[in-house]
Amino acid sequence: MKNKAAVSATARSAAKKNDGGVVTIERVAEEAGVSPSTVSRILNGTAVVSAGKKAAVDQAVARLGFVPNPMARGLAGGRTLSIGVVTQAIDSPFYGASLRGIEDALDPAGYSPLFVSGHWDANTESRCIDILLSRRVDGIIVLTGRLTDAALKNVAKRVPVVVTGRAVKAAGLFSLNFDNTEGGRLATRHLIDLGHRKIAFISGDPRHPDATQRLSGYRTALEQAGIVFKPELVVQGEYNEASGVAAVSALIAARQTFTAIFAANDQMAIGAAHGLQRHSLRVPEDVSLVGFDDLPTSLYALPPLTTVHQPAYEMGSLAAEALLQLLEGTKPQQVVPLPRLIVRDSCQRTKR
Amino acid sequence: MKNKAAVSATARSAAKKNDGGVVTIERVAEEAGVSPSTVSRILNGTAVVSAGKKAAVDQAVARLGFVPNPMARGLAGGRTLSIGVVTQAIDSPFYGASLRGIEDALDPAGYSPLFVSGHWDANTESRCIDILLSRRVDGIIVLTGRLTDAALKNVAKRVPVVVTGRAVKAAGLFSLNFDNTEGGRLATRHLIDLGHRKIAFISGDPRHPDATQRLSGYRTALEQAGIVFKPELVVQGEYNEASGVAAVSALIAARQTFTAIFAANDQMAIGAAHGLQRHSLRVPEDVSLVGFDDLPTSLYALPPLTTVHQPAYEMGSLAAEALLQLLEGTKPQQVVPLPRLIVRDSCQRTKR
DNA sequence: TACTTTTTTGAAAGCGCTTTCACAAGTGCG
DNA sequence: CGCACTTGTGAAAGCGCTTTCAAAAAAGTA
Repeated sequence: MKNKAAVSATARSAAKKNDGGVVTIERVAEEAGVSPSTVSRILNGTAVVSAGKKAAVDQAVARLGFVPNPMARGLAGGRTLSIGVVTQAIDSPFYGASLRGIEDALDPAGYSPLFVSGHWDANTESRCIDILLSRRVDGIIVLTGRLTDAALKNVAKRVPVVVTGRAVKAAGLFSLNFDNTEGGRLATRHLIDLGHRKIAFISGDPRHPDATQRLSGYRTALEQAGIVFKPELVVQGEYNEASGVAAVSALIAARQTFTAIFAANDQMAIGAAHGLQRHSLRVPEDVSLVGFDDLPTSLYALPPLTTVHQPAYEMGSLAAEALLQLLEGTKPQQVVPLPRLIVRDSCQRTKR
Repeated sequence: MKNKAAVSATARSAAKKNDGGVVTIERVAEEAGVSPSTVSRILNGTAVVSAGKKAAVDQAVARLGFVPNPMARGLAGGRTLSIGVVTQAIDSPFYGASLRGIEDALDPAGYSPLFVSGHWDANTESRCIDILLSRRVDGIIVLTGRLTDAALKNVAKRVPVVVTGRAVKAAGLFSLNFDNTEGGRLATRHLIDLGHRKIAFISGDPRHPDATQRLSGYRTALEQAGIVFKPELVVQGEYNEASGVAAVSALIAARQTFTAIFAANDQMAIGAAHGLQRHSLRVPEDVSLVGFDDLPTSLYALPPLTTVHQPAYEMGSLAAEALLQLLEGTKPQQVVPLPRLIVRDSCQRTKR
């Protein structure tokens, strides 16, 4: 049991020797005393087959260790049992969890994910989709992405598509949208509740809907508390640590005063913490800090980061489930969990 | 240019309408006035073809926007232009970079990676390999992994394999080994040079060669400095943050005294920093800390973490290149860069 | 110029599977 | 008991490509 792969690989090559070749559906048919068509029908459950033959075939399959060739299957049947996944960066700490969710949800259904990275670029992204299409994936999951809704709808005409971070709907297109606005509001509200009035916001790229939504959540919370929105307190970042550092520097260089920072994602929040320290400002004593995403590592930041939890893993698995349903013709009904604020140690009540 | 995917998808479905079906090699042949065999030969460079026909075919391909069907290709030619990649966790911060390296190196060669996660389990891992094999990947890259060398050699009999974190060599099997021992020595040596004598070590799972190698590097450095190795100062972790926290607690609960900690990876180091803080010990004032891996985020840890740089991205791209060479029959010669110590702010000279 | 050797090209046979089509067997009805 | 129907099953035709194999064209040789 130590090395199943080795065992099966060996078994297979042994088979190769003994019965002169890879086990094909024909060999199985022969072994079971039926026609290849029947074997195919049993394998796919495409038609009713007598119980006797089914048993014989099942046995033959087991005995020969038959594994259908996905290529041949794809060629003949038009299905590949593979799902294309467009992510922005395969090594992103945030999307990583989603990928795992997708993987886990697809696996039991016999589908394999094919990951490609769009690198935050609409052109690259559409090239990725073309690659996926040329590989004849049965469906596509797009994690956020830069493509226009119209472009996605077009893709959805060819294969079912599930996209996260949007609210488009069309035939063969399902979207899973996290309430970023509410998340942004929650985070800002928390800061306000702690007495903060001068709250800086490190935003993400405005081309990203989620970034603008988080910003709008921030503004909403401010408004609800009767605090005037000051554009000078908003600095644009790029969703990475370095831009968080830069944002803090920019804020300080511009001589803005603030007692708290809300960063549109955890990576920028971590960067901000770093930047604050460079300027000898302590978190949370001097500046309170809230992030967004709840990356696994944010729990271990110093201090542990207060943040808005985004269910990355679930987003992935929900997307995969939805796609599976799209594939089998059912209408997906998945809904994304609501944002939750995770309170840790990076915020403090303002002193008076 | 905004959405190439949409454009091409549209183009393709238009093509479908106009010339009654997907563009196949036969359509191209017809258009160019040659036989399908010739088109295939030109596409693959399998044989010499007269310049005139080549030009005609190239034009036809461009005009029709022909994209070969990988399924059919795979079925007929036995190649799938896809490479299986066995990783432990698709969302691991460390392996993520390697995956990107693989992706980047494979892409220009026209190969696509197929990622599967072994979840640090030999059985899962071999199941993954079976899946990859059943999908007829042209080669496999195994990132570290728990399989035995023998198992890998067996797999290598079926398809070329490149594995990282080992030093096995066999026909069709190439390995890329990072010098973990030297890395461990470097880290420990740094601490010793700063005057530390009581250096705790948070190790990884001993079933992992790299974990044991880092430990042995630690011991080597100690020995070279004439410091006796104390097993009580070694605590086993699991390469994640939580185990780093636990390790520190264990150390303190056991009333061990130490002025520095070397953690076998950055994640545990970050955990350790967290654990130390819980016990009101400051890094680096009270305890110096060194990690291993140089995760992108370690630069933004507080304090920025001194660590051993491991070229994750390069490991990935080197592995991919090596596999490509294996595929075309050349003998790979790739060597992994030597470990480098990245000095940041988590260590301090012992006070006297 | 006639003949052999080499190069270019096309026809055709698969790769392993799905799926239509048609036939045989089983079912119900008058 | 003969008819129209359903079933269960096999034969055969692809899916779109690669790759022999052999024929045709080009080149070289005497």
